[in-house]
This record gives sequence, structure tokens and C-alpha cells, in this order.
Amino acid sequence: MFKKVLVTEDLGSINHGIANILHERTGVKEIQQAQYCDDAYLKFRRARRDGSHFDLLITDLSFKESHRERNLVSGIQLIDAIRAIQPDIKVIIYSMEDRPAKVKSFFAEQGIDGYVCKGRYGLNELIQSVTEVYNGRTFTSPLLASAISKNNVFELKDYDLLLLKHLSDGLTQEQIGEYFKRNHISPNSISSIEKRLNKLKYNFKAKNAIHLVAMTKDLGLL
Amino acid sequence: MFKKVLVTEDLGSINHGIANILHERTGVKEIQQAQYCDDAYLKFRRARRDGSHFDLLITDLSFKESHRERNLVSGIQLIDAIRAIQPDIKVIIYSMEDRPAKVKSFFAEQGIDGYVCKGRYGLNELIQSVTEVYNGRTFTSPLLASAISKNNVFELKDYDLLLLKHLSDGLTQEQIGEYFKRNHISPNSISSIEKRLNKLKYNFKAKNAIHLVAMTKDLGLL
DNA sequence: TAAATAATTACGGTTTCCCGTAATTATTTA
DNA sequence: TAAATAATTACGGGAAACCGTAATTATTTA
Repeated sequence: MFKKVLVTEDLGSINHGIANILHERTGVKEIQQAQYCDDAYLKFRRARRDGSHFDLLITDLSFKESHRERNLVSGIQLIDAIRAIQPDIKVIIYSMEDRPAKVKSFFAEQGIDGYVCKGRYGLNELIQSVTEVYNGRTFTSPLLASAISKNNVFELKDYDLLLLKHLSDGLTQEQIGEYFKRNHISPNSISSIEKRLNKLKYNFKAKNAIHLVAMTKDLGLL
Repeated sequence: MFKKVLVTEDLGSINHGIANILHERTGVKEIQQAQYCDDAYLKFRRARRDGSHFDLLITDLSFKESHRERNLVSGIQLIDAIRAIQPDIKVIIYSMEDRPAKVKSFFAEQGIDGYVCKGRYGLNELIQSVTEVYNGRTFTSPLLASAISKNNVFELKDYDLLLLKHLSDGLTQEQIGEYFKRNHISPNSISSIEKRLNKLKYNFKAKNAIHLVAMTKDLGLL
């Protein structure tokens, strides 16, 4: 089993709960807790310096603002920062976020090993996920996993996301085309942009561009 | 102090935490807990039937799905259902939601008495809020209260919201006008709708309708 | 390499949006 | 009640989006 685990979560009570139950049910020896991403990062650095690195990071995604200055603001930033130094550390996210597209992106972008939805069965699933991940497998909360596998998550390319992003920022199709040209992104003609947009509208069954942006926002893609 | 309080929250640990601390710090005698809105509603009904009604409802907003069939799905539905029967019951929401516009609407629409943001200082604020509400005042988490009072929350009328809603649903301005006519909502000419939209775009500094819808979605108005 | 296929771009017609102005109607004020 | 003001509606011109089709260019396949 994992030797040393770092738990980052801004609600002290939940943090303690996780630590306790992990200790009891999975037999992890050493568990450290942090309530701020910056603290977590410091503990991580310190552990490496002392030659006793962490095996596993369990972190939430969103952290409330506080009076303190913060460098790392979100769980994603924390993961990226830590993985940059120790790429092989296992990572499990434990969060409220339950939009399939988002979660899917965490596996793709951050290469996380497990995703557990906070909720009624959250802690149980978290324990499961720890043993699964320890055994080299990945884990996703069941409800979420089925939603993702249903494949009703239309696959968006980076290009499409960028297009939608600029659209939602109020750029015209012409301006988006200019932007693509400047940044050597192809295709970049107005005609092609229209065509892509049409495909997106068809896939999402959107009536027009406004509808499309609203829907993708609801789905958490933007 | 309140005699009998109902706490609805789907994470058992948080639920217990609230109950404990309320009991210790505010001296509320009887505290009942529920993890589902439907359960909460049943407990509420039963208490009234037995002639020992609740004084105060503390509830979260969002509840994860579960295997069970659910009638009441959100905290708002629970509040509305309970207030329909016992309009004078005090209500405090305890949730992660921290978008000013949303919170403002809870005070306006549901007529809640207190709003406490979950977070690092959440439990402390919750205790405060209980005594404040007991003394006939309202309470809002400080950070949120200042955000609301800064008045950068442009005041949207129901009309504007409906307009934006239909826009984000992909209706054309013409179709929105027809809808307004059918439902005897005035003004309903295309010209007037354009004018309203212009005002909204000006207020939100939006470049076009897409941008406007995207922004209001981000602000949690839609 | 030639042919076939796919991707990208160009273009024209139509609808909807955008924006200013003016006319009409409703409301307020003196 | 008359005048002033505000709200609503009408209208027209230009911009952007929408939609189909065709031409051009790239890529794949035989």
C-alpha cells in the first residue's frame, strides 16, 4: 500500500475525515494534510528534500478565497506543479465537480489516476480508488464512469474549443479567422469556421450560435 | 433560542458536524437531520402533525443523485414546499454557491433569512447566522455581503431574465416577441426587444448577444 | 504517378442581427 | 386638461450570420 499520502482540501472537517478513514481502511501509514494548495506544495517540496517523497496526492479542485496571498489557486494548478517535479506521483481528485466532460479532461490533460465525486458514497469510493490506483489501475466514480462511457460526450478537438471560446468572448467569425491566421492555426477561413460551427450545432442540436455557446457552457466545456 | 431545528445536507459528516456545533454553541435543544430533501419534508410534516413544529430550517442547495426516486431534488424546492405550509419558518441556506446574483435571488425569491457560504469559516458563520436570524435579523456571509453591496450586480428584472433565457435557448428575437405576445408580456415588439438587449449589452459591456449570454451564464444569472 | 477522396476556401443569396432615427402611444407633471 | 416626458413601436440601411453550392487545394489510395 502507499507509504505516504498528501491530502489537500480546504474544509478541515472533511480533511480529517479522509485522513482517519484512509488510515483505518487502507492501512496507509503516513498521511499529511493541507488546507491550501500552497501549503500542500511546500509540504511536497519539503518531503522530497528530506528524501521521503509522497506516493499519492488526493486533492479537491476548488478552494475558497482567503485573506492570504495565494500562488496556487486550484487543485489543477497544484497537480500540474507537483507533476512537473515528480511525474510518477499518483493523483486522485476528490471533488464536487460531476460534469463528464470536465472529468474526462482531467484524465486527458492532467493524466490523473482517479476521480471521486464528493457525495453520499464519496468516502467509500475514495477508499476503493486508493486501492485501485495502488494496483496500477484508474478509478472513476461509478455514476460518472457510466455517463462518460455512454459516449454522449461528443469529442471536441482543441480547435473546436478554441473556436467556441472566442465565440463566447464576443468575437465575430471574421475576427476568429484573423486570430487563427495570426497564430497559424488552420483552417482559418470564414467559410471553414462556419462549417465547423455547423457541425458543432448539428452535434449539439443547437438552433444557433447563441444556443450552442449556452449549451456548451452548461456542459462545462467552456 | 430556537427550540427545534431541521438540518438537511447530503454529506453525513457535515450534517453531524453542524448538529454537534449548533448544540454546543447556540444551545438549540432539538436538532433533527436529513440527508434527502424528501426525508426532510417528511420529518417536517410529521413534526407539524405531532404539534411540535420546527422553528428553523438549515439546508444545502444541491444534492447528489441517488438510487432512490426523488420528488424534491434541490434545497430550493424543499424551501418552497415547506414555506408553502409554514410561511413563518426561518430558513438559512448553507451551501458552496457563492455567486452574488444567485444568493441575492434567494433572498428575493425564497425570502430566506440567512445565507452562509461553505468554506473555511463556514461553521463559525453558521453559528453567527443562527443567533442573528433568531433575533429577527438576516445574515449573509461577510465576503458575499460585501460583493453584493458593491452594487456591481446590475439589477435584472424578470423581463430581462426571461429575455436572456429565451435567447440562450436559441430563439430569435422575432420568436421571443411572439412568445411575449402570446403570454401578454409587454413590451413585445422586435424593436423593444432589441432596445432591451442593447441596454443589457451596454451594462455588461458585452460585444454582442453571444458574449452577453456567455457572461450572464458565468455570473450565474441564467 | 494518376485518380479518387477529403479538406479547405470562395462566393452569392437570404435571414437575422445591429444601430440609428423617427413616429406613435402611454404616463407624468404643471 | 395641456404640455412634457417616457415608453413603445416602426422602419431602413448596413453588418454579421446562415446556408447551399462550387471551385480549389491537400491527402489518400490504387
